[in-house]
Amino acid sequence: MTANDSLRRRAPASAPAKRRQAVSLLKRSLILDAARAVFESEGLEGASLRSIAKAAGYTPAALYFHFSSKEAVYAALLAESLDRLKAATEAAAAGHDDAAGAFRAAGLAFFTFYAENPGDLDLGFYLFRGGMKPQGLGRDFDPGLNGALAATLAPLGRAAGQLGADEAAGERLVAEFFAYAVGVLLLVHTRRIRMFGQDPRAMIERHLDLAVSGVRRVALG
Amino acid sequence: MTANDSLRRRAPASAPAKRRQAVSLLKRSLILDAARAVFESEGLEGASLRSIAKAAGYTPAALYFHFSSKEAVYAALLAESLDRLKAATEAAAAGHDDAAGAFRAAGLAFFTFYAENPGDLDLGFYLFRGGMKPQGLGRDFDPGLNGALAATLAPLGRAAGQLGADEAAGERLVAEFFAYAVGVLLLVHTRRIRMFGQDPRAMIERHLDLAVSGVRRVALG
DNA sequence: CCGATTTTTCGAACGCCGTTAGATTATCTA
DNA sequence: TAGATAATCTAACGGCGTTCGAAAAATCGG
Repeated sequence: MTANDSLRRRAPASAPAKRRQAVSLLKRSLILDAARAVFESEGLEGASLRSIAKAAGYTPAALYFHFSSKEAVYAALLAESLDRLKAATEAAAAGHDDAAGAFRAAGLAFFTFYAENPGDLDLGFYLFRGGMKPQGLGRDFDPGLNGALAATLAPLGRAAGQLGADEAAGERLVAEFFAYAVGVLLLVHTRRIRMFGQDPRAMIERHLDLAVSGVRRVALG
Repeated sequence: MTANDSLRRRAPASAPAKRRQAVSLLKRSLILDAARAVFESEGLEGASLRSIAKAAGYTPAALYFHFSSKEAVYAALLAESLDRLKAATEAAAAGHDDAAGAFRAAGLAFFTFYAENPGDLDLGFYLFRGGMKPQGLGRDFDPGLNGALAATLAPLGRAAGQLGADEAAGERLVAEFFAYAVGVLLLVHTRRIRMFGQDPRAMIERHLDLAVSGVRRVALG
């Protein structure tokens, strides 16, 4: 049981108790900051729980008071990353009052977020694909993270609906975009994109344009 | 220096020397068989060089006579996997004399190969994305493996050309397909596809159909 | 067939890793 | 201030990939 588990289930929370909780959450977030710093300098693969602990000024074992595992540290970072991504896609869609523009903008924002923040992409791939061992997130993921991921794509689904797509078609459009974006990003991420001499952003934009015009063709007859 | 390195650079190769080389290659492939068996029973993530060695009847250190690293073992398996995949896409394309049919068949064969052989997909993702540490394949891949990967897609490029696409358009079509297939396969692989309620094979077929009709539209006017 | 040489394997260790158990210190409560 | 609880530490476990140097097995020249 980690610190915040126990804090969460403490009932009335007197004023000093609240203060204690705040301190604990602060320490938790300082550990996450240290982890981010280690990721930045060593890369996600080169990071270890021990290196994160050292960067945070802790002994390795101390991290287990705040997180139940190394994976939980990563999951917390991913959750925060997905929140930022959701904000980006929401903001992009909000900047357009035409559905087609909103769809394209949200999709492009999704791609751009990861193109410009390879660290977040690392994190996403790491947990998203089951890179981690036993009963980890990999094999059945965290429902909350799954939901957070879906939320980042919600603006696309909404825009598809406004474009005239029914629910099934909207889901299909979102799935197609997501799969394609993941593929392109993986190619970029692994430097394999140069095998094909393509501009990844142009690939994404083309996909979005085709998706929009495809919906229009169906919706308008 | 591994065994086959040294054998390769031995000059005239007398008859007994050839025999020695053959024996060495056999041992090498027995180790690879053991690795495959371990992957099958433990999964690629659960496998360790030590477990592979044990399965092959070796001490861990002995593997370093035949392979320069664990990664080299994986790379050898991936090379063989890519050869089989290439055979699959080539055969699929060869079964059609119309370019559209060949393009679709090769693409579908690519997808089907990995859908039906998740172990090969594991391997591909593992080395393809830089899952491995230091100066490994991950960060700059093996040129041979890169070429072998490209070769698996060659039938698609050829068919695109026969469809009337110029070279740039052909490369773009191949890149688009590959990115999309990778994305869909990753979704399947990580069981994330059910988030979207889509049939992955249908997604691929739809993409291939749209790609073909897109080329046709351009080529025919 | 034997001794020398080379190829192949092993035993032991190194320095990492994530994680756990139990003792220990800091912090708050009463 | 005494006791409880929260937070951290020390030490260890078993595992990992890898390396080193010695042993064993196979091969070769005489």
